[in-house]
Amino acid sequence: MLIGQLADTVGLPSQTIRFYERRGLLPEPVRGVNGYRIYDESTLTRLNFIHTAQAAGLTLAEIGSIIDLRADGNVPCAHVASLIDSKLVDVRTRIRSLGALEAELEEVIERSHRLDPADCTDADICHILTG
Amino acid sequence: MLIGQLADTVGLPSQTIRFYERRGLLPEPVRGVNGYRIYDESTLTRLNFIHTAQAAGLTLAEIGSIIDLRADGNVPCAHVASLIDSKLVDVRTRIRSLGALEAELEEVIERSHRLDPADCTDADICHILTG
DNA sequence: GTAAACCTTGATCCGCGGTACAAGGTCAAG
DNA sequence: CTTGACCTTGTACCGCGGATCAAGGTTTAC
Repeated sequence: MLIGQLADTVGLPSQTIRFYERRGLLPEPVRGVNGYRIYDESTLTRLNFIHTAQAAGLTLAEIGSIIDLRADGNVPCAHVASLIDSKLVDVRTRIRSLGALEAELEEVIERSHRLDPADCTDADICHILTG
Repeated sequence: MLIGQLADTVGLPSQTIRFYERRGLLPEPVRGVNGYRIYDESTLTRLNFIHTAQAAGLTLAEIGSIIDLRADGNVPCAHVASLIDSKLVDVRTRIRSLGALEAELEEVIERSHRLDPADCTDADICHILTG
C-alpha cells in the first residue's frame, strides 16, 4: 500500500501522514526499490488510534508520549488515564470560562439594544463595549 | 509620557504597545526630538478599549476593524453588535462541543476503571482509548 | 513517447498574540 | 566619564497541526 492509497483510505492528505512520521507518531515505513513508502494494515490501526486520541483532545505530543511508552515495552494505560484526567480538568476549566464569556457577551448585546448609537462618542470608540 | 511609563501604567510590556501600533490598533504617536514615542491620556483610553474588546473575545483584527470604522468617521455600533452576535454563536458552539468532549472524556475515564491494563495489547497501543 | 498521476525531499508559510533578541542611540545620576 | 536605565529599529521565534510550494524522479495508460 502506497502513501496515496493509505491517505485515501483514512481520509487524510499524504502530507499529513509524512508529517506524523516526522513527529514520531508513525514508524519508519518499509521502502520499495524506488524509495516509495510501503504500508500495511498496522498503519491503519495506528492512524485510527491517533484519530481517536485526537478526538479525546490529546495533542500530537501527548499521543506521541503514549506511543513511545508502548514502543519501550510498557503498558501505557496509567499514563493515558492521567492524561485524560488532566484533559478533563482543562476542558471543564475552558467550559467555565466560556460560560463566563457567554454571559458577558449577552450583557454586551443587551447593552447594544439599550444604548443609542447617536450617543457613541469618538473617545469611547464604541460605548457598547466600554459602557 | 514615554512608552515605558505607559506600559507600566496599563500593565503591558512596551513591546506589546509597539506591536499594537504596527497592527494599526494605536495611532502613530508624536515623537520627541530624540525619536522617542510620546503618549497622552487618549492612548490610555484606547488601550483600555482594546483590553475590554479582547475580554469580549474579539481578535485584534476585529478590534482593528472597529477602530478603522471610527477613524473613517463612522459610528461602529452596528458593526460591533454584529461582531458580538457572531462571537456569541461561536462561544455557544464551542461550549457545546466542549460539553461533548467532556462526556467523551468521562466515558474514557470510566472505561479506564473498568479495563484491566493486563489486557492492553500492542496492536491497540492502549485499549482505554480504542475500546 | 508522452502525458497524467503518482512518489520523493526539503523548505516555507498559515493564524493568533505576542515575546525575545540584536545592535545601537539617549539620558540622568554619581 | 562612566554606568545603568531607558529608548530605537529590525528580525526571528513560540505552540499547534498541519498546508503549500518547489523541483524533481517514477510509474501507468494510452
